Amino acid sequence: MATTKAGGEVVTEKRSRARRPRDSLSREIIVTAAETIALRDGLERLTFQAIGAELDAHPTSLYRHFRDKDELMLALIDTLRTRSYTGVLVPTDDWVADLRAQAHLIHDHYLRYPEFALQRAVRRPTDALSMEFTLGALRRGGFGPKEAGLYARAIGQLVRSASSIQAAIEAMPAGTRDEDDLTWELDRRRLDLDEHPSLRWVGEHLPDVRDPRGWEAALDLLLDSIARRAPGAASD
Amino acid sequence: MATTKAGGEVVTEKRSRARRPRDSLSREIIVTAAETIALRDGLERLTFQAIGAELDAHPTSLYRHFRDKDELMLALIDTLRTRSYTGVLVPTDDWVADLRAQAHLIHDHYLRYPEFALQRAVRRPTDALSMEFTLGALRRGGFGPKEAGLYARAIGQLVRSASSIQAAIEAMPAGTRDEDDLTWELDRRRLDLDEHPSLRWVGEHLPDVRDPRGWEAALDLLLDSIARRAPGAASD
DNA sequence: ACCTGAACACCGTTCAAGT
DNA sequence: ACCTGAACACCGTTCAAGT
Repeated sequence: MATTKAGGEVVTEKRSRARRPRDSLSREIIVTAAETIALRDGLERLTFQAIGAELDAHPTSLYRHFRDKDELMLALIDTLRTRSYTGVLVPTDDWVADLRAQAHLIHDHYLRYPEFALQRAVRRPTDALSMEFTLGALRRGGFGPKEAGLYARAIGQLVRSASSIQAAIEAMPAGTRDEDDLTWELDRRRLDLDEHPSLRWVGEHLPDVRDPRGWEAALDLLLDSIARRAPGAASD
Repeated sequence: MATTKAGGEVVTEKRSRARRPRDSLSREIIVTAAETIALRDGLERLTFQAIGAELDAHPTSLYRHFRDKDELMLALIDTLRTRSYTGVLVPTDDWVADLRAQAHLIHDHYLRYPEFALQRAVRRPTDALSMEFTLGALRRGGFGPKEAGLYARAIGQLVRSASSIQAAIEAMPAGTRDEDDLTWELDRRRLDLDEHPSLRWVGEHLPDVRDPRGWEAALDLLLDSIARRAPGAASD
């Protein structure tokens, strides 16, 4: 309700039983409405009834365009990904920098839509585009297909999944997140006195799970190893 | 269901209207029942009514022992983790091997309970135990608190999250997984002919997302980098 | 052919009532 | 104090009926 619309479109808010015009629904229109709701109200509010309300349509009318909710979710994920990924990355003459840039792009995408982090989204069409870029960079690094394939998967594992975890924490309801923080703090204070010497030893130098330095360190370490193994790399 | 109470007292078999004895319920008993259901029927079948049926108790009686479902889920996750992690790892004189062993332990745990992979489970009590071990290994590697903290987080990011993704795929309903496989194959065949030269180039050398070699490669690369940076490591 | 309405089989959760 | 029963406010989904 009370949706602020950019543009001239006006939503007359009413309990209207007005029948929707024929053929006024489409996959694209539905996905757009789904995106609006997901970003405005959160993913757990994205229901067929909410989309119906947003479109002034009956919730069950969506079943003519999507087999079930899963199909709609995948369509939405693909839409967002395509928007974030296409045409942004261009190969340079520094293949390591390219890999790093791509990692950050994907990471940023997850953090922009953190609620989608826990959604299944592998083997989707956009995956092919990402993989093509990664493989291209490794190829320019001088690797053969075998190493390139392996390292591309290794990078993918780290980037996509580390981003997922971080985004998932971000997507948690603030209350739950703080509660976890508290639990952690309490436990840590208690454990320090017992037999957790290394936890005390590291003290404040252990970055928070939400601290991006953890993820950046992992990426650096991984890329360092790969760069070192590139054919023609300086042996030190 | 519809027991016809045609006059007088009814002795017909009834679906367990037997009242549960007082104090016969506890958090532990409930968590055990929850584990049974989760492992037998899958996580999506783990509902309060299912637990109630398993225990011959009324679904709402669980609310006396758990504030809500989230609290029950966390209790279950903690139980499984504690069982997998405690007392298994012992430090050796090879700190890199220790880190690798721990990574595999955590990875195995996720793959044993793949359905829990997508559940929030950071900053739980068992995290402190894992972190203590990781930090201990890095400390024996000669790192100071600052590097140890950073690298511990880096490893954690990779291990936990890569395992999550892999387990998540494993936890998908077989139908959905195969459907994704199909989509991927179709796209790949089509894309190969277009402008995805590197995907064609890598051919069959790109491991499947489910192939454990991707994750193992990532782990090796990360540990290599860390070992190389250890104070006193051979410069090549 | 497309959209609607009513209905079904579930959820988690609350709360007054039983014992 | 602990367990139960009924009820509430939701879900996704099916299907016959309207237009």
